Amino acid sequence: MPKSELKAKETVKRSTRELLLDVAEELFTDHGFDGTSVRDITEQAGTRLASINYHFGTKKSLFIAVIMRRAIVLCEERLVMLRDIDIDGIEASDALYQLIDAFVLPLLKHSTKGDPGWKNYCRLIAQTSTYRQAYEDNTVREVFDPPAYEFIKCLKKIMPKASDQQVQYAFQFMLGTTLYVFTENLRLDGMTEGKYRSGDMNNIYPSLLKYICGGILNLSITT
Amino acid sequence: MPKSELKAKETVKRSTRELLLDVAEELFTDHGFDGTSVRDITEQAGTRLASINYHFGTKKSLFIAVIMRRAIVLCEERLVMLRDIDIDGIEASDALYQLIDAFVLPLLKHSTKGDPGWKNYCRLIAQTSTYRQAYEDNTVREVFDPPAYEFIKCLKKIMPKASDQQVQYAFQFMLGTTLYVFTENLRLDGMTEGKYRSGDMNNIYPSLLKYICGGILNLSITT
DNA sequence: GTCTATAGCTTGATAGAC
DNA sequence: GTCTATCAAGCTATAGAC
Repeated sequence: MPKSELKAKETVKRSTRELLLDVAEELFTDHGFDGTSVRDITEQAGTRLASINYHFGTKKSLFIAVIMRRAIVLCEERLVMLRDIDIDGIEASDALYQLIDAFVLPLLKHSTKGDPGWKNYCRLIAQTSTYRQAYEDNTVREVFDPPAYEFIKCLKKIMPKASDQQVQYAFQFMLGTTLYVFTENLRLDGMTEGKYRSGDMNNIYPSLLKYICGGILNLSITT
Repeated sequence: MPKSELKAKETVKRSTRELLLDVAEELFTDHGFDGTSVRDITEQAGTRLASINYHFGTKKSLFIAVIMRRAIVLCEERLVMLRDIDIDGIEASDALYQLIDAFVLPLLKHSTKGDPGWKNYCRLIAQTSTYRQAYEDNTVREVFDPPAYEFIKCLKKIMPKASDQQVQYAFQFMLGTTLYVFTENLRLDGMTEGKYRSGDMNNIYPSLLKYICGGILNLSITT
């Protein structure tokens, strides 16, 4: 077999490890961790039952691997955008808007780029965030918390008069609104009989940003 | 055995059915539907394995029963508060504030009144909302949707200039922010090392309302 | 790195006595 | 309405050949 053919085959065929991650990502998203068996995963992936234990050890480790794979990418993109904000050079409300954009836009970009893997991933971390179990894992915290601290630090600079508590709450509210939207839970679809869709991210996005922005601004006003 | 003694015993001992609902509510909240076995439930309830199938038929039916039991109460309380708003007699921003209060306060009241059952229930419906499966059940939709339509109708009266889409989005954002907060997912606790707590609802509540109010107001402003 | 085979256990649900 | 006993199927994980 000539070299070129070998290379072509490599490009086409994903490694078993990556394949398992993709399939697990999809099934965990649609049926949850406990609602997905390793058999479901290996059958859909066309591999044997033992492949998961060989590549990941346990089912739990596979789940963590799924979460971690794209987390590093996502967090890095958020930080790059956050650092690009010229806090001192612009108005506070503009800076706030850009901060929220730095937090949410990376999610939007991946969710709408056509890669079903990323779409599933966004829904997965959004769902997972509502369960206490997931956040109890230290590996996951070590990836998601440091960027979060950067956002909070930046929020404090933008709203110097706001109390520590208000800033902490503001971050959690931003997080909550964002993650709920990215679950794409079909509630909007059901209630409007398909007139509007929870999966229509590009259309929802501008409204989402205005909502979060207005919410945080109102939070820092003492009345 | 005299009548009075019988009555006393009835008051103390919950029916097996109610007991199973309470235990299931707690375990479904902490471990999810698929993470909870009927054995887990019956063992903690001190009943036999067959009791669940006798009283509810299937595990799935038990889950629906758990969701429905308090849903009717919650929805009715929301509607009572909503109807009490004097839309035409007050300013739009005040009316909006009262509308949000009508949506969230019933949750807060039950969540903080000391009944662990209600506390679990609030967390459960918040978690469940991020899964597509749950909303697919018609029984659940028939309870939660009609009150939601009432809120949307009222939102439109308060914000007559806002488009239908903006109002629909506004409702979803309110829903998302609220439900995320009521998951009490411990993220705030972890990030602030216990300085602030996601379970401290009474303290979070005023900020939550200001945030949602500011968000929706900003949404209806065209810039 | 992939395969078969299987251990050891848990699952939801039911049949039938009381 | 509650009990025991049990079924049939599913589960995660591993051992060992190739």
